[in-house]
Amino acid sequence: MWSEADAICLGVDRGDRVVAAAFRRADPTGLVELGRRPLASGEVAAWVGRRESEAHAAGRHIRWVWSSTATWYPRLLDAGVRVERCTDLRLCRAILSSALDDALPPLPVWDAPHEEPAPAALFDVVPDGAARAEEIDETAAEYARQERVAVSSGLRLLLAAESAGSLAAAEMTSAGLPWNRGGHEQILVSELGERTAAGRPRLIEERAREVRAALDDETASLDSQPKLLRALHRAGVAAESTSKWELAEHDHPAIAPLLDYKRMMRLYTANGWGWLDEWVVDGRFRPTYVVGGVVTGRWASSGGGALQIPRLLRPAVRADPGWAIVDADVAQLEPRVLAAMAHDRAMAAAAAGRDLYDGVVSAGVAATRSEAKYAVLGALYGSTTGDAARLMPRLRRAFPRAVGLTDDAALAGERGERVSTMLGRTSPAPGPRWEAMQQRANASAADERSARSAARERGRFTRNFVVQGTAAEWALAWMADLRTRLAAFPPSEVPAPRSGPAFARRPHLAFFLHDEVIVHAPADQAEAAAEAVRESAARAGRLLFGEFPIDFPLDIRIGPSAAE
DNA sequence: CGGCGCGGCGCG
DNA sequence: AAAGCGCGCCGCGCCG
Repeated sequence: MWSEADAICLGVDRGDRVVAAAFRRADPTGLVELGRRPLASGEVAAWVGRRESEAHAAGRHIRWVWSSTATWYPRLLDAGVRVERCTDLRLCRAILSSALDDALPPLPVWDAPHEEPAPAALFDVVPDGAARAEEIDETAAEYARQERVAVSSGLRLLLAAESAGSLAAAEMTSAGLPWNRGGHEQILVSELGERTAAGRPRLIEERAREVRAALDDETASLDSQPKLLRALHRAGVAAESTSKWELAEHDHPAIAPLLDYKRMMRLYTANGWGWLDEWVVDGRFRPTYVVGGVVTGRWASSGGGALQIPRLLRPAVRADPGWAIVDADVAQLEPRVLAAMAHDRAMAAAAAGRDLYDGVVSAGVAATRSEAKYAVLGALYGSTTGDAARLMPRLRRAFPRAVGLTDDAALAGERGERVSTMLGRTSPAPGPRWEAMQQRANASAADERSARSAARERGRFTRNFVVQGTAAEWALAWMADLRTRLAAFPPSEVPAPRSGPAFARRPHLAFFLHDEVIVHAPADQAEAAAEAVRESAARAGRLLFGEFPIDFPLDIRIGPSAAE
């Protein structure tokens, strides 16, 4: 039975025992259940690992179907078991309910996000009702419902990519990003000074004293926005806010040390010694990724600020002895995605080669690279003022299809319509408050202005949604292909001492940030891993855009650390 | 005391 | 100069 299964559902029975159900996908009849088997406590991970290796040896793949990867997979990884494919029913349901609005009945069990790892007990000792994974019957039924409604090839690809992403996310948390505490501390000390016994680091205290002296106000509060603003006003600085952009425009001796103070405080509070103590354990930073956490399909993160690590700290990302960091990011991902999805050959030609913005300059749209960049970003974000807006007519003449696509998405959003990405992830419908505001538009001039402003705001969102969301799909496809390629590498002689057992001997994904991946690789396999990164990027481009001539050039750095 | 909104700023 | 999209986290200050 198990050797014929294409998919195996995992759920629990009434006694919180794990149950596996085997399925086969037969074309005319759909999904056929082949049978079930309860798994004894403590045997789950080993049993899954055995099915996975048998399938692998037979040249087949099993799709593991479960309520949520975040619930089930960490325990398997803890036990050293990696799986190749899965279906994350919660993530897939979120996509399907939005895309096919009445196709799936609302079911609270499946609609609520649930991101807690399963209790360890589920995988060893059966507790008294402590485990809360989903019932096997409910899991199997939901799987069948989703299989029935997900018929378009784009959506099926998206569901597979989203689920593969959920595996990659759990694997990256398990493997961890190699993080050198000493290197991080060195950066902190050189930027902030040594930690003092009583309170903040030396240079922060020093800078605070300079600011207060320049303001001639020994008690000025620098950390409270309203108090600081009043102190600035008393000193003759007529700033309306304390943001660094505005402060930089004022001329006063307190400004320079104040900006430096703010910069240092940011580093100290967000990524200082406290962050190190909390988030770097045993030489690894293990962030929690929230797959599909952004409506566009981008990932979010929770805890540790994984997606906001300052560039300044990149040198602290350091490979284990005998290993290397392969750090790859895509140059101008979003405009390339736009050119391809709009089938804009002129823009694709400008994108050919390394730098898209240089290409836009060559196309005669802008005089300088930075001007070109702001013009293109203006099309993606919906600039209405400044240089970007001024350049828009020329950009539209040069790249009518690309700019037309973003304009159409904006107009659809302004009308209250929904838009969708290349593979079919749909933007949320406007809320009742937005609709009501549009209804009120002719009540008064003020109502009309606010309706118009809300409509424009939504237009900017939908404009960006189609591009940001499709770029997220490209990145998922890139990562999904890459994790499979890396898993096929031969095991290395040199283990990475602190990576989870499933990854300690092969190059593996260690970090992901929208358009960047970091691979931790045995040093002698680093070049081959970098080549895999390139091949996967090319493959992702073909998967989404077929033979349309668009390339996705990568900046790849190989070295002992992720320093620039 | 904890929860929440805000200003501010890090990342893409 | 910052703008126009998407996030998470910090400290502050207010509220219950």
